Amino acid sequence: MALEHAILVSLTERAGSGYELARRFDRSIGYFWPATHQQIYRVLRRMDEAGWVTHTEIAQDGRPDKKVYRVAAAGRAELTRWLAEPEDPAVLRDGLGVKLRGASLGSVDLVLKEIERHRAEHATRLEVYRSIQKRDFPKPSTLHGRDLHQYLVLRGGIRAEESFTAWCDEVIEALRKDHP
Amino acid sequence: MALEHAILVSLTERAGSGYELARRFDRSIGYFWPATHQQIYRVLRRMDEAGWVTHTEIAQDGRPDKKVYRVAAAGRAELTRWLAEPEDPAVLRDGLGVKLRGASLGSVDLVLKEIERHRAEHATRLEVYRSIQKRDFPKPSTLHGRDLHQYLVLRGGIRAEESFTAWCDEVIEALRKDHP
DNA sequence: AGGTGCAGTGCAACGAGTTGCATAGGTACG
DNA sequence: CGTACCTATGCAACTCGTTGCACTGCACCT
Repeated sequence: MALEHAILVSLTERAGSGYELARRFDRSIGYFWPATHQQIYRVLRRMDEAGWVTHTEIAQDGRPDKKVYRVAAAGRAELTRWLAEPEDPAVLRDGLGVKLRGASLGSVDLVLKEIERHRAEHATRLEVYRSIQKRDFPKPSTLHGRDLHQYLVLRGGIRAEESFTAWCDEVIEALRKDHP
Repeated sequence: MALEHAILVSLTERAGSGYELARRFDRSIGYFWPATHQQIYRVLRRMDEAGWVTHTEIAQDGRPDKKVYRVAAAGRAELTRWLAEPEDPAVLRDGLGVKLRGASLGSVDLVLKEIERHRAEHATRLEVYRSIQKRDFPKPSTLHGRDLHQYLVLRGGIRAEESFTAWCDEVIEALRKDHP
């Protein structure tokens, strides 16, 4: 169980509706913990029933009503409990590796194209992260506490994308040499 | 759908039983596509029913009977079909990032210890990969075809672990400075 | 004599994530 | 005027992955 905790972290920073949370996941926390609105709604209801969060219905005009969720005492307690608990290391699960491993059973050329495509997508993501870094953390050495933590998480995303694109380059070069 | 394909790749390299496949996944292909024996048995049965693989029951003495699976024509066709198909980019989903982001809501010290623990685990995995590289691919520049592909996949694992441990070091240093 | 580990297959239940769809009013575009 | 997109919530069905357990029999250690 961890989507619960990702939502609790996000809601602690700022209260919000399920829809708003889904947007936030799309833009920031979801780079490291993706979630769809379906999952979020379901988990919010579960946490509401468990008393981890409370909600207030807000009528809006011109727009559908919304339920704004706030973290309750039990939710804060659960969050600190979870933060102190050991976490299983994340597993890497990448179909591209399987494809590369099986490349000689199909068309090496097509697999090469596929890797180029992935490289481009990850390079784009990398650019997004870098522009966030420039905009939100122009002077990293001055950061403290929560801001520092957020910056470090972003650094993780940047490093992961850098490393992935560098790997793609290595693969592309090696495949081109081997397969003229 | 991709466990199917990971199994097909592995079975194409060499026929084997569900148990043997589970061992292989533990040792090599599973570094990039983890699977338990339960998943493997289930998928093998499904693929058998679909005609993608065939099995032969082998009686052994001193040991339980086993079913050795081989890729059938339909399985080979499916594999080449899948290899030519575009693959969704893998998503990164790491609870450690969420924890770091929420660190200030609990004990920063405990999160720091957690990151040190993860660093150690990933450093161990990195050592495993490096020793595989030394043992199986001592001269990378001479590799071609399937061997080259396998080597490049391993390189991906090495790069990912290097990058992750370097990130941990950056985080540990920054947290220590910020939180004496 | 009893416990642990390995080889081998499998069931049952659960939890998490995905996908398609439904509803509903507002705005913006051609 | 129709179409498409945004806000906002939600159901239903499905697949995928995890966990715990069951049964068999040999080998090894204490």
